[in-house]
Amino acid sequence: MAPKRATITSIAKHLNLDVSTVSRVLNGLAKKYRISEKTVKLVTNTANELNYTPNKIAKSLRLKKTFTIGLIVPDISNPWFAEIALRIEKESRKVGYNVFLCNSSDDINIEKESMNLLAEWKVDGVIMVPIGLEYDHLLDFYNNHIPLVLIDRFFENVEIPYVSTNDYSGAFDAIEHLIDNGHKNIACIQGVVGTSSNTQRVEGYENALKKHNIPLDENFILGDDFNFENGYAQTKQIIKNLNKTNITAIFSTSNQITLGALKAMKEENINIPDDISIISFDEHNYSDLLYIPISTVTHFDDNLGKKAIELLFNQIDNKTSTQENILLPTHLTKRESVKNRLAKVTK
Amino acid sequence: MAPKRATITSIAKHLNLDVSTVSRVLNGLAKKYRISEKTVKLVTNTANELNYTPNKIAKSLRLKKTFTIGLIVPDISNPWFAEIALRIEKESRKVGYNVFLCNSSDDINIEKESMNLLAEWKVDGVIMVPIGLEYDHLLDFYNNHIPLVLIDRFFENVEIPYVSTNDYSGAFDAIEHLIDNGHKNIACIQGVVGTSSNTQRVEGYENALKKHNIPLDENFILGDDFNFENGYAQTKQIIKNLNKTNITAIFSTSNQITLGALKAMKEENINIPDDISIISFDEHNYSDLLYIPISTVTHFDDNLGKKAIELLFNQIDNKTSTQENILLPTHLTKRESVKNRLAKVTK
DNA sequence: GTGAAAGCGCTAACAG
DNA sequence: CTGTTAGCGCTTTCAC
Repeated sequence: MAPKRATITSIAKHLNLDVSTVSRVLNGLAKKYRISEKTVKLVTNTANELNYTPNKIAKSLRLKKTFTIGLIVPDISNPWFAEIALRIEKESRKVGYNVFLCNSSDDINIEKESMNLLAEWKVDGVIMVPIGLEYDHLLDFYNNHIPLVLIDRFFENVEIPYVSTNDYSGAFDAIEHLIDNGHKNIACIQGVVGTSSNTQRVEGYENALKKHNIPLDENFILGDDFNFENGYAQTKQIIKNLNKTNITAIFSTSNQITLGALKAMKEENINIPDDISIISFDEHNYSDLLYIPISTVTHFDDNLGKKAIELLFNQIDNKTSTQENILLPTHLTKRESVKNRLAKVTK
Repeated sequence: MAPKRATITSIAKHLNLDVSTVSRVLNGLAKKYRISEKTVKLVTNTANELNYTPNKIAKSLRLKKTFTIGLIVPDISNPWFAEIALRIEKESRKVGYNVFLCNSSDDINIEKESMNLLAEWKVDGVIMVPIGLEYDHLLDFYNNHIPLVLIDRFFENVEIPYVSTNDYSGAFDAIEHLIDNGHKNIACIQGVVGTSSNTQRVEGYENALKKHNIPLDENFILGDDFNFENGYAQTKQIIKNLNKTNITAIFSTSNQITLGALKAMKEENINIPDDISIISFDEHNYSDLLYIPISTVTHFDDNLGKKAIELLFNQIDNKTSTQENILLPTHLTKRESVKNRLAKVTK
């Protein structure tokens, strides 16, 4: 906090006016209160001279409104969450809001602590990517009338508004694409079990198999984290058991898993897509620059941030409390990481 | 802001105590003021029952200290800045500070606006990656006693503390590696002209050439942005003029430039490293998974965030005002994107 | 057209 | 051991 900056009071004293007058002028209420041109000029000029900086802390206390929102993400260094943060910050700025950033590090205690902190800061609302395994604390907040919107991960059958992407159909499409290309033994490297993103993606995987009458082998669903290490480890495992399982394709539920998988396959001299095909959730600007251009499920939508802010302000402004959940569409981008096994046969 | 939550006053009334007593108990000053066990229990219990949430806004106003810091970055969706944000958030949390996130979008007006905002919020200090072309507004703040630390980009000969990496020697090493492998016609795709990162990297490039008596061709220094598009466009240009310039290697000053360059070379069927070698600033977990494993200058250091926070708190706590600037070391990671042209000759 | 005064929730100096 | 009081900087109702 900077030392002895000019305040509304110091300006008032300086000019032998009342603080209320100064306040009105500085808030652009001059004509509403019919304050004389002269005073207005005087006030604005000295405010500039004295390098006056309004004190939002004081204002917030008085107004019982802070014009801030809280943003909690599991890991801001994950490009996907950073992308979300960018959108939220920009949209907030547009409506004159500032954002408090909290990184939960995928630790439920930090998530809870962060929510408390944000409550203590009296933020007007919070947008968060929850860790996604527990929601009682979120419900507490929501029911305590702290406007809340979940983004990316959410909870089914829990009354907290969210905006996310249609993970289910994205996964379904990906698997169907694999099946269309003659794959039957498809492994699925999953992320954090219990999160909506994972559940939906795995369900998409399972139902696509079902639709095409391919029996589900539970052992083909591997792993428990969206990170690089999990992708690497599970892929090593898959390669090891290749002659037992006859797996011909991997469905990766995240970009980081894919990177880990690529590393493992490279080390083991597995050829993509000839030995193993791979299709991955998450698109990046390097997706087609990897050693094999990866077919992906793209699910970024410019509306993600906008919609989240929209839902949040609906709550803040006490508008339609009609719970509105939003699921944005996905898109399949086909590249070279999926082999057409049917073509081979026909030829 | 949530409606009518319990306050220190409401608790006091409820218990027929004075607010000061409640305040003391809730701030853990019970024994210092020798408050009876009974009252302590009473207070803490009812605080819990009433779901009391301390109001940091009020506290800040009273204390003239907010326990918040501001963080401004040009683009939070850039993995490098996100990495920085992560470090800053974590370190801040450790010392009980919260962070306001601002994204300047590489727009100097937004940067200025953000600094004003942060000043209005009376943050205790700000850490920022400045856009890097202007610094008068930063100096204003710094001289106005708002603790400030620059990170990544900085200004030489300007008295604002910074922590960054040794871009100069990183570039120098990279170019020397190229030269050692027999390259003489080396293009440099630069980033934003005028930023310290760029200036240092280009100087490293120039001086390495000089040291090895390779004449500098100004036309070999191309571009003006750290982004993908610049990398793509300049590389297209380089390829077009290849038979005039006989360029055999590209020094890319950023990861995004490299990605753009890779895309261009792929499109034009340029073989890396046989036709053109490339060495790049910035290391990522996909650097060796690209279609050609890229030799890079790694410059992330876990200390970056810690040091920045340290410098900031030195200012906040009015400790050693001795301007301390920190330049973290870089490291060269050799992979397969640089061809040894000497070996070819000898064989 | 401008001023007086109360109060947002909290802390801390002073008093007892 | 606990209470009284002033005040952080601001907005806003009411008064003149």
